[in-house]
Amino acid sequence: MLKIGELSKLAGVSADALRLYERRGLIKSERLPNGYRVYDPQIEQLVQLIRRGQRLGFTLREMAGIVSLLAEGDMSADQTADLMQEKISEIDAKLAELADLRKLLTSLRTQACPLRG
Amino acid sequence: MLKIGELSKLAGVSADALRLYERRGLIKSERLPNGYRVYDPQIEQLVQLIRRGQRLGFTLREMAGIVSLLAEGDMSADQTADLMQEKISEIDAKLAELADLRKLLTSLRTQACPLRG
DNA sequence: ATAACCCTTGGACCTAGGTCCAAGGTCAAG
DNA sequence: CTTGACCTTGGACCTAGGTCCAAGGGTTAT
Repeated sequence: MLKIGELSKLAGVSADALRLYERRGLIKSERLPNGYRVYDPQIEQLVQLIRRGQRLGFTLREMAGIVSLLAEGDMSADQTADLMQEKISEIDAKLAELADLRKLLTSLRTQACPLRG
Repeated sequence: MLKIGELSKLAGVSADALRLYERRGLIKSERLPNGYRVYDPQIEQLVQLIRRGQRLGFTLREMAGIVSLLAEGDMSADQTADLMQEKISEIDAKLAELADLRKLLTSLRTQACPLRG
């Protein structure tokens, strides 16, 4: 079990940010008798997932949704699988938009620009 | 030439947001003798581009960088082409991360979850 | 027991990206 | 010449996602 400073260093995220994620319901901690937060080492992966999502334009609220899906044990339950599929579809939409944006920039890289002005 | 309310409706962006984009240097306007802003109809495409970028996790500052590249006439100039390539690389990195995230969610959709807890 | 370093909470403050006035100018219609 | 729909600026305020104290307690070593 890691204390918050240890998790902070491992995950490359400030302790303040970790406490914020907890208040927003993205991660959980247990407490030592003295009140200190402690975390399962696995949680580092979860924190990395949250950061990745943020870099890709998902809000903490959205990532909380994804994370809660991951926290459900029975992925095969129809409802949960449906929600997961919904998140995957959102990602596919982003992938498509990003590909479009890339195409636009690529096509402009070596030619005259239609938005010049 | 469109007044701000017209552009706002066409582009689906509030007039307040358009004025903000102008202050941040993403778009430009000319002024009528009475002080009203007017825009070339082409600017709607630019505004759409900005919104698309934002949805994908680019900040206004980042989009200002991309937009200024688009505004350069000579895309084939080495420096400009280099900068454009840099933006394309950033997009490729996002595409890869997004694909990873999708894969993770897909693999979890119908199986036990390693982050359960 | 004192230093040094970790942890707690609460609250102030920050940037980004907006929204929402208020006070006032412009303009077309009746 | 007033009404209504538009436009201007400035400033207050909002959420998100943090950072940065301050005040205090815990732990360890000396």
